[in-house]
Amino acid sequence: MSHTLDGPAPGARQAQKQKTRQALLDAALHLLAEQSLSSLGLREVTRAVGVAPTAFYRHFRDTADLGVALVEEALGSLHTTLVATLAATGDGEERITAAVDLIVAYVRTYPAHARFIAREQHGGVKAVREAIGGQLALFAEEVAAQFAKEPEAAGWSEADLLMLARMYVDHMVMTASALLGTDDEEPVADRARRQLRLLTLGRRHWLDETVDETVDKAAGETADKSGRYSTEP
Amino acid sequence: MSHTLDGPAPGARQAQKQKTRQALLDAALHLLAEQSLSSLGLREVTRAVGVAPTAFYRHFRDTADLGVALVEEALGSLHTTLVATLAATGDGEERITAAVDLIVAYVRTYPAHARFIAREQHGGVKAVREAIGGQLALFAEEVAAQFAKEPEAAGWSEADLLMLARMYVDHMVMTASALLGTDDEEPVADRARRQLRLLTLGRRHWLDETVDETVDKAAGETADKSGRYSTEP
DNA sequence: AAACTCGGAGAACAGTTGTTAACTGCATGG
DNA sequence: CCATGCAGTTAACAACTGTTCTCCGAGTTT
Repeated sequence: MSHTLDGPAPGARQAQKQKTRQALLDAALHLLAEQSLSSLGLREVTRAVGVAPTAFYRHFRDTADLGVALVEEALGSLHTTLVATLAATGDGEERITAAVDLIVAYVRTYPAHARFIAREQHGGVKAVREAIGGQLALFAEEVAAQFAKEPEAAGWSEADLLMLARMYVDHMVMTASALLGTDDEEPVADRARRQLRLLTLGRRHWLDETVDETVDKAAGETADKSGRYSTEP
Repeated sequence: MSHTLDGPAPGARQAQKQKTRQALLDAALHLLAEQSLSSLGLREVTRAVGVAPTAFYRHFRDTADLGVALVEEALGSLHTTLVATLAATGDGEERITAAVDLIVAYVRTYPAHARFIAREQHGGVKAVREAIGGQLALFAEEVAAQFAKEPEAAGWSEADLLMLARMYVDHMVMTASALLGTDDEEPVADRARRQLRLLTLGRRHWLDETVDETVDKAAGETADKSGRYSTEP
């Protein structure tokens, strides 16, 4: 902050530009609460901000371009948070509550961002769909990489770890979407935790056949061709 | 066409009406391949069919109303098919392949319907969102009811069965969406089957603590407060 | 201090949108 | 056989859209 302001700090112009750019993003996000990106008009956004329609072009080519920028804004900062949460917890109940708490906090803090991601993940704008898909794939890789470091991952193929990680990531998105659709978030969070427990149980018994311990009692009458669950050729 | 139709069957005009109605639904579905429902214009649909814009009002109030009709068309006939598939298979590998095959066949036969459901499940039109949510909740109830009949469901609470069923239903939608995004469906189907195997494993060990058999070896060093997984108060 | 950059404003364009109104023709039920 | 119902048409409306071109004025550079 210094002497308040003795010079027109180099970049005062650029600061104003990013200020209106951010205003455009905010306004768009707000408007997207009740419609999809493919119906979001350029003029609609500029009108909400209070600038001329043509000013839009100084920042984005079209609304699809703005959508891609929103994807980065919504998910970009989440990578470190998610990895840190996983790294700080082991495979157990502690991790389950931490993961669900993370999603609940995110949805509460940035509901518009969460809604945007859930909505446009399968939305009508290809570029945005691919941007979100890329981010989620990245999340899955990071989660899988974290899983690989843990002792429970012994014997797991890389593909199976990635498959498991994708289930966790997809489950997070579904939980976020479910949270947005209700005002009483407790039952939704509870269900999410139980679902994660189911996934954890599945993970723990994924390699059971190789341990040659019990298991055969679980097969019971439905004993069928459930061989090994590996993926490698 | 030939004799076989000597009388103007009572309802000849009504037949024509439902014919154009179906044409509107088909045209809309085709247009929705590359946009969301909230951006689908009334005139756009009538133009594709070749009727006057005002003819639209004879069948639907607005495009949102048309969307609700599309939900019924897309999912209505699937209930019996799904329940029959589950009833014909036991809890095992056989059911997993049958379920995945069902989704693959559906996506291959009605790709536009599948895309519509995946897209508008979280889309910008509230009425359609709720219609899809209702249908999926119904699916989950039906799946849970089928599960309840099976011996593997012994000891399960109703809420836990519903939770499990929801995971299966959500997984089906996710798989359908993944299939639509690729031209090589084999790896996607394979991943879906492995994910279902994980869920099946989780299901089989959900009540393990009460069986007091092994388990403690799985807990190992990360032995934490993973008590019982019940839901009832 | 002059020259330049560039975010934004303004006006105008050709198209499009949803919705209303009055109309036509035909299958229908009396 | 005639009158009614109703799917679909035609015409017109005010409002809105994305995009182009021209211009302004303040920040930046030389």
